[in-house]
Amino acid sequence: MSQAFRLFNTLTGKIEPLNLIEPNHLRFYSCGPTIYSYAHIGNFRSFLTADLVLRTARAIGWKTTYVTNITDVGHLTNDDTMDPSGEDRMAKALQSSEGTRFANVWDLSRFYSDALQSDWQQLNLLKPDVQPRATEHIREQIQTIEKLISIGAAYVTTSGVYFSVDRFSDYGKLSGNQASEALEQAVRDVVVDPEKKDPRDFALWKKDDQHLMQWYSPWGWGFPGWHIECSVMAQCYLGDEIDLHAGGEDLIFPHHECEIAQAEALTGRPFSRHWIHTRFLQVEGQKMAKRIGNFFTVRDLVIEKGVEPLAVRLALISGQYHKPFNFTFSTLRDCERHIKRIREAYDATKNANDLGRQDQSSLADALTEKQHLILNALLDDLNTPAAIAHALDGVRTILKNKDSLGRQAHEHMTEISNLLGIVPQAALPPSDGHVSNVRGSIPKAEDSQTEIIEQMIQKRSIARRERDFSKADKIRDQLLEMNIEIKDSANGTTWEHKSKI
RNA sequence: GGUGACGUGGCCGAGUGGCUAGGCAGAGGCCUGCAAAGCCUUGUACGGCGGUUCGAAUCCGUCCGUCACCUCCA
Repeated sequence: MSQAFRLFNTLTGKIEPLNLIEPNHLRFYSCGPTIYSYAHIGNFRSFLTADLVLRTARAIGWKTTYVTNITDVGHLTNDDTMDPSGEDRMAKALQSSEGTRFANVWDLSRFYSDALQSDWQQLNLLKPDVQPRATEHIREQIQTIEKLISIGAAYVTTSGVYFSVDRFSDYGKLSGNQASEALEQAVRDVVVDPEKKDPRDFALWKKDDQHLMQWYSPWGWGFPGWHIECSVMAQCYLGDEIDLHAGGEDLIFPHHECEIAQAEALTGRPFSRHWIHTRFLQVEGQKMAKRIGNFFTVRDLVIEKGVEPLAVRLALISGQYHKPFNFTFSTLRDCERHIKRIREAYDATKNANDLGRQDQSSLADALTEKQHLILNALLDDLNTPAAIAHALDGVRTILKNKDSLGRQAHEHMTEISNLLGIVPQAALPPSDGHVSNVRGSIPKAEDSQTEIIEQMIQKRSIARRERDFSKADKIRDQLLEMNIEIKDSANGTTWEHKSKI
């Protein structure tokens, strides 16, 4: 049975139910990053939208085919003041201070692509069915460009191949940017080509035999334009018509507009039925920028600051994708606490499940109700704040009834885990020489510290027993300085690592 | 200038005609040697101005503000 999954469709400007081409099979493409550096939390907010779509679709029993690309081809930057040479991002990264450690662009691309996979895993994003790379689909791109030329939708100039926007009447249907005069005025062509027939025309292929990444084509050595890779790879793995295409809001124009033009000029049919775009996040109320010091990659938070990766995930999905979102450290701290409670609840229900107990019917009913609310919230344009509220409500219920939990409680945690991906269950696989345990990412070297910590806690316990509280408090302060937080309870003292935020 | 989105309390963020969102922070209490965590109780709101309606945060108009894009940045 299929339920309506409603999403805001950029194409129509309305919230509409996903209307699948093949019943119960979602074919879905999401634009991935250009890997010239570590992906930042803004990138991941966008990837997380795709992740939630996928999880929700699966929860209502849909089969899913999810493709998200890795752009590993350099593309020209548009930063004409900083970069008058029109150098591309990959090449620029190679020449940066961080880039000098790489032998060449290919090496750089491999490194950051591995880092992306690792971050991806840390934030518990589901594995795509296909994660194609632009450089592995050059042949298909060339073939598509040839076809576009043959049907008159593209033309060759001395500098490259351009798509002829004039030949595609629907150009502008996604972004609303239809007026060619307006574009003509605004246009800032990176590589000025006087042979372009229309200022709106965009490059499918750039001729350049000096470029660091170049391939041989019918038009000589060069590299593909940015837009062509996505539509080609989407059609390659998902077919000419797809159900859903996602990306960041900055991609609406020109990237997605151009994808539509390329794909639909070729097939004469709608490329994607639905388009969703994730709004940018701000950090502490400001646009994320390196010079303001509010620019964060996943590893800045997880490795440098020791934040539990799932807390980062929770923070990033705590705002609805379609609304502007302000990422703050206050939110992140809250999320760390939520994740702790979720873990506690999970541990409690796990045992209950192993015992094969049944919940009291009232508890079971309450949790079943919450599960419905969570799913319904997600089906309603990925209303994550509401879904999280219901999930946490269930967690609170579980923690309150810790001693009488059964299977339904365990199922509730499984549901939260499947739908929102915010339940820490097992240690994540190690990455980058760091081991991630249930208390967050801790460098392995600290394993030997554990003993010292335990000893200090022992000493404090003795001091407390002897009612020497000033000594006990001193030890607690020392531990706190080591980012260790302790809790006294009836069963003794427990400790955990605290993040540095 | 053009295109699109958004504007809810101290903060983050749901709610789309009448019915408690939730979280954080604040206040009071329980627990604790003191903390931390947890639990209980609790106040504050819908950008401005018009209009429609018995009734508007919600619909319509208008103004103001914020964000994004305008040729290769999620």
